[in-house]
Amino acid sequence: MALRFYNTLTQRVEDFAPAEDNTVRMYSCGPTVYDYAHIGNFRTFTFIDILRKWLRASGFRLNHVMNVTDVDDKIIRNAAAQGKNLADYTGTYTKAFLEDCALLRLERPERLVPATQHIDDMAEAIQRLGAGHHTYTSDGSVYFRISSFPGYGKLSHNDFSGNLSGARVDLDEYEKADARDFALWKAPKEGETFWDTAIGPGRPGWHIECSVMAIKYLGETLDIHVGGVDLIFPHHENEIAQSESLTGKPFSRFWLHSEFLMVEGQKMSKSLGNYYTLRDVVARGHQPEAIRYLLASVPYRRSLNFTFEGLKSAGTAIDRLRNFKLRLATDRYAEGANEQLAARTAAASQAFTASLNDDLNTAEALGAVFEYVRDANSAMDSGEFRAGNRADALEFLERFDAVFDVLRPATAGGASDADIEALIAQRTEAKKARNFARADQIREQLLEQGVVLEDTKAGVRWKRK
RNA sequence: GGCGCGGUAGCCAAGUGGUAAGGCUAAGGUCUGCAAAACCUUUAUCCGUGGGUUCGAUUCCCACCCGCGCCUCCA
Repeated sequence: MALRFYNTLTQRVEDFAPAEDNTVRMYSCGPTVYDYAHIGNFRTFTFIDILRKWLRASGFRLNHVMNVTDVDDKIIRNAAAQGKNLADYTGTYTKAFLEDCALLRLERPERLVPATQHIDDMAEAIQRLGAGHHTYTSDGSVYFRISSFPGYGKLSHNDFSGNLSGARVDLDEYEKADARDFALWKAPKEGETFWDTAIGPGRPGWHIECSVMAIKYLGETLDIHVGGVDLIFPHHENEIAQSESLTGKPFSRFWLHSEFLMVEGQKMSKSLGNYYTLRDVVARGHQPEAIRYLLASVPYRRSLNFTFEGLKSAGTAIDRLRNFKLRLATDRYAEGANEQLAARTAAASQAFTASLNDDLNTAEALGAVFEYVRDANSAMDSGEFRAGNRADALEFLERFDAVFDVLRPATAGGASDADIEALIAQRTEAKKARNFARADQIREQLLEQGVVLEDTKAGVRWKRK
C-alpha cells in the first residue's frame, strides 16, 4: 500500500509523494521559547520525528525547516520581568528545548531557524504584500486585510464571507478594519525591543515568520506543513493568506495536524496549569524512552490521555521488546532455517509497513511487532526457531527501531562489563557447588547495581535495568 | 452558534459490511534450585443510546446523549 496521509486542507486521506526530485520539503511550527516545553508540546514534536523517520524509511530525502519563535509578547514580558535581554532569555530556553529533544531522540530538522534572524526578510515581505494591496496601517502597525484574500478559511473550513462583508467598522475608531484581520507588524511600545526596518520600527506579528522562512528555505510550495490542531486557526490559515497572496501559488500541498495530549480529560496547556515538563516526568524516575513510546504509540490524529499509569505500561512494553532483542542475540539455535517462521517474519514486516503507510497508524504497527515477538518467543521456547531465522528477526527489529527508536538504553554507567562478568563467573561456580545462598547473594548484589541476571540454557544472560 | 475530533474489555488502543488486533494490569499454569525471561489459559455474545438500510452492522444512513478541542495566546 502506498504512503498516504490525512490532509486537513482536503479533509481526505491522500497518496503522498514529494512534488520534485524525491526530496520532501517540510515545514513544522517549532517552539516559542519563553519557558520549558511541556510533554503536550512534545507529543507533536514526537509525531514529527516519527513522520521524519518514516519518510526516510520510505526512501525519501528530507529538507525540513523548523522555526524557533524567539520574539513575541510573552517573551518580551518575561524577559523584562527578569531583567534580561531577549537573546539571553530565549537562548536559555532554546538550549533547554534542544536538550529535551535529544533526550526524546528527536532528530534535528535540516534547518532550525530563529525568527529574529529574519526580521528584514519579513519587513520586505510585508512591503510586497502592501504593494499588492493586502495590508493597511493603523497607528504604526501593519495589518493583513483578510477581505483581500478570497481563499480565507479554506484550511479551517470556516466561511468568513458573511462575517467580512457585514462587520465593517470605522477605521478611526477601531485599530482593525475587520475583527479577523491580523497583525503583520506591530508598532513599538514604550520600552520594548524593536527593530528598525524598511517599513519602520517595530516587531513582527506571529504569523509572518513562518511564511517568510518557509518560502525562503523551501520554495513557494511546500510538500508538507505540520503542527498541532490548535494552529489550524488562526495561525496556519493566516500563513496561507500571507504566503499565497505573496506568491500566487498554493503554500503547502499537505497539511498534517496532531491532536492534543490530554490530562484528566482536558488539554494539557500552560494556561490551564495542568502540565508537566519533560524534566518533571524524568525527575519522577521515568525513562525518556518510555515517554517517547507513549507519545508515539497512539496515532497522531487521536487525542492521548496522559497518565503515569500509561507511562509505566509503556516502560513495561519496551522492556518486553528489549528482552526479546537480547534473547535473539544470546540464545543458541539449531542450524538451518524454519521456513514457516521466516514467512511470518516477512508478513509481520509487511504489516508494519502497511500500517505506517496508512497515515502513520502507529498503534497497528506496534500490534504487528508484538504479535511477531510472541510468535518468535514461542518458537524459541519450542526449539523451532533456527539460526537461519535470526538475521530476518534482527532486521525487522531494526526497521521497527529506525522509526520508534526505543530499544537502545539511555546510558550505561555503573559497574563495568568486566566487573559484572567476573561476579557472574563467581556465581556460576557457587551454583555448580550448589551453594545457592552465595549465588543468590551475588545476584542480589548485582541487582542493587542495576544489573539483572537471567539463567538460560545458553548460559547466564544479563542486562542493565 | 460555526468548524473539527472522539465514545470498543479494569486501563490504553487497532479495526472491518460477515461476526472483535496488540500493549498494560489481574488470576491460574508450564519452565526454573529459587528467580528472571518466555510461553499457555482465563477476562467484551459485544463495540455510547434509539431507529433505519441489508441475508447480515461495531463497521453505512438518520436522530439523540456524553466528552474534548478550535473560533483570543497555545503543539
